[in-house]
Amino acid sequence: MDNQDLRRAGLKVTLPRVKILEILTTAKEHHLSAEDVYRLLQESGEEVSLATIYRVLTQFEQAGLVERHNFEGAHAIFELKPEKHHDHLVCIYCGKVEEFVDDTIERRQQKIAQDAGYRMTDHSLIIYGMCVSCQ
Amino acid sequence: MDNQDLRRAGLKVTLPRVKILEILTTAKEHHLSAEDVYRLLQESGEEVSLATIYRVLTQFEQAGLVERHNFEGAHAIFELKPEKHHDHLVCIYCGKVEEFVDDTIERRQQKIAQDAGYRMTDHSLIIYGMCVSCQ
DNA sequence: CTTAATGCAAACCGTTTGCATAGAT
DNA sequence: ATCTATGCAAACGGTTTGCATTAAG
Repeated sequence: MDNQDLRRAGLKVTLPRVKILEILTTAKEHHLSAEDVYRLLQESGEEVSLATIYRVLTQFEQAGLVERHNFEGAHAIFELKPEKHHDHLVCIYCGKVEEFVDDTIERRQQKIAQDAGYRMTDHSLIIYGMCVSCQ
Repeated sequence: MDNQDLRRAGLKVTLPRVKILEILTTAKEHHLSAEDVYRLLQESGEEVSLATIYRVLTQFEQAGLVERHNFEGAHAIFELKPEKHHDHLVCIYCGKVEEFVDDTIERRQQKIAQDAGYRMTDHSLIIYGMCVSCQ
């Protein structure tokens, strides 16, 4: 995920965009809120305004580079778009996010949408619970 | 779902609470935003402030009478807590919400949480798509 | 009579936007 | 030189809250 991806997406290669992409690529936790990105950038010595972070993340989303999730709570969570789709396990105590894939569920979903006459465009499956370390 | 349920939940039986419960019980569409409830109440000749609607819906949620959903978009959607759990199909064009149940998926979810060492407290599965009439 | 519930208006918080300036090509 | 991206601060929309008033038990 580099500057080429930006150009390919029709986006000028600007410092904020490069830095944000860098954070998304390299941060330990790769499920981040806009604020998280803002804070991480600051910590790495870059000053990018929140407004720009929101704008850039939205552009990245539209360009298909990033996914936006609406987990519980107020703020959105962003992650680099993974090559293979996955769903999420979210710890309601510490907020940790884990990923999983389940083909059976994927297939059932397709079938459910189909049976209901829907053309499925997307889906969101989130399992909430208490993670090992929080129990 | 009546005044007894309110008492049982430890809530005083007030006019706003009774009316809101009534809307939730009788409205054709039973997936409603706070604004929807507000509007429906007005149409039925009752004047209840939005602040109260939010407070009451939150109390109902805590009392286990109501479920709150975070579908796409800004505002929350509320529905009377169904006796049997179900998930949702949401039309991204008209906003229509349909319900479904799939035991296979339910079982897989349990297993996934278990395998990850999570104690599952809840889950949310939303299929987004275009409904029959919007296609 | 006591305590909790309501309405109002202001606060809140995450997110978006208008506008003047800075930066990429 | 042109045109887009950025920062700032103000606006926004859904939701929450403090406080004085009203209603339930």
